[in-house]
Amino acid sequence: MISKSEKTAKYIIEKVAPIFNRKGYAATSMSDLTAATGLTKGAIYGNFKNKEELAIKAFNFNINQVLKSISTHQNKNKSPLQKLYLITDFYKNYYGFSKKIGGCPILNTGVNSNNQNNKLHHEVMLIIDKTQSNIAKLIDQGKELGYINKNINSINFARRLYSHIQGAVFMTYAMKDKNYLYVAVEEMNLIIKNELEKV
Amino acid sequence: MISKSEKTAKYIIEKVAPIFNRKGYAATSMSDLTAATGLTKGAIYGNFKNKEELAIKAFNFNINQVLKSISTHQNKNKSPLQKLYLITDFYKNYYGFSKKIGGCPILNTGVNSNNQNNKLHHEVMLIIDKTQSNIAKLIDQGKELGYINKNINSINFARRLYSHIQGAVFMTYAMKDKNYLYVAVEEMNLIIKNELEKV
DNA sequence: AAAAATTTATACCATTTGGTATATTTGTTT
DNA sequence: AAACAAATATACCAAATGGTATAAATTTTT
Repeated sequence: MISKSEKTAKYIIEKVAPIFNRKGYAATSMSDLTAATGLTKGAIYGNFKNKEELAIKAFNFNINQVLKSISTHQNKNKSPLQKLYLITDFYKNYYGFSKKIGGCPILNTGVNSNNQNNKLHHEVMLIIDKTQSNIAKLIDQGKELGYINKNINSINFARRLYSHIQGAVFMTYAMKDKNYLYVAVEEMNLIIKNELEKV
Repeated sequence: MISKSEKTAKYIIEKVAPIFNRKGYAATSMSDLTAATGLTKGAIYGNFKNKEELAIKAFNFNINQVLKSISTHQNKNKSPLQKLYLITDFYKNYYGFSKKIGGCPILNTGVNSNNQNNKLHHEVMLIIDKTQSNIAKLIDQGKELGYINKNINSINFARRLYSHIQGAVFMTYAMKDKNYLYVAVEEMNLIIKNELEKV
């Protein structure tokens, strides 16, 4: 049974998540949050311990939006190798997608929380770690099924892929130019083809 | 003749620059600045119109620190191609170097000022543009001297190089792991060798 | 429907925010 | 050294900050 407060808590997180994402933890004020939700501080503090707890839940909400969307995109194909290509393909539209949620939560929170909010930054590190592991697992599966070269280091390749894409995400936002993402995706696809795929 | 206030203005910028870099514009308070300088608000507002003007000058100070250091590093060789390699080489130690000034000013200000402070964000775009142009010019020089393939698009290559490196800078900071930078530099060196260098 | 428990709004708290007017100190000319 | 100018410190401002005690309203349980 879903209680009233569980519903409002969820509602608050949804409304507040893009603001934390766009402005960052420190620059987001309680009045930003009451304005966005139409609720009072009493309601917010009744559902969350403090601003920090809410920020962390908002970050995880944002991340789940991204992960869910990637996951859906990946379901278009069952082959591990093709799933890899679907990851890079997902990032072709990442600028438009992530703008709707206030930007890339990994990039924004990764930078904003660094040396500022340890709990938030820890969450970022966990998500990056998890994402890289998932990419590495895909590569491992591709190896086992005989599609991918066995002499490639899965986790190292995953880190390279993630780093490359994330650089393009930053550049796309910093320069407001999707082309950085397009180019990086094509480059990554080529690298996957040349380094991973068995001939 | 250098006046007293010019000296204090410079002193303030030096002391304040790493703080703006680390915390970002919004999260940096005037009391942070008085604490860092040992001066009062009267002194600071006597030398700068407001917090924003100071933030912009601090950003440009940080950027100049980076550009000067790259420039010095580049002077180790006169060949345009070797100067390119010296750029990537510079980023091998960029984590240690940039930590001293409060992080990577392009990354930090690029993210923090986005949709938050237009003037600051404009400065970031200018610097990225300028840096990419400089890389492109090096490539053009390399072409003229016969070291670099003429059928390569200089500015596009510069954008790829910058994006790639900046991704590694982000990952290095987000994960507190220099290896992202090492790997990206080696990867970029290989790309320069394979795509740019004439055989 | 009444009672109990939960959730939300109101009104407040001390502290801090960016910024300024003015007094005081410091440096520069004469 | 006196007069003047420039730079800094002090004391203040209204507004906003995150957070809380309590009252009012709303759910939930009996």
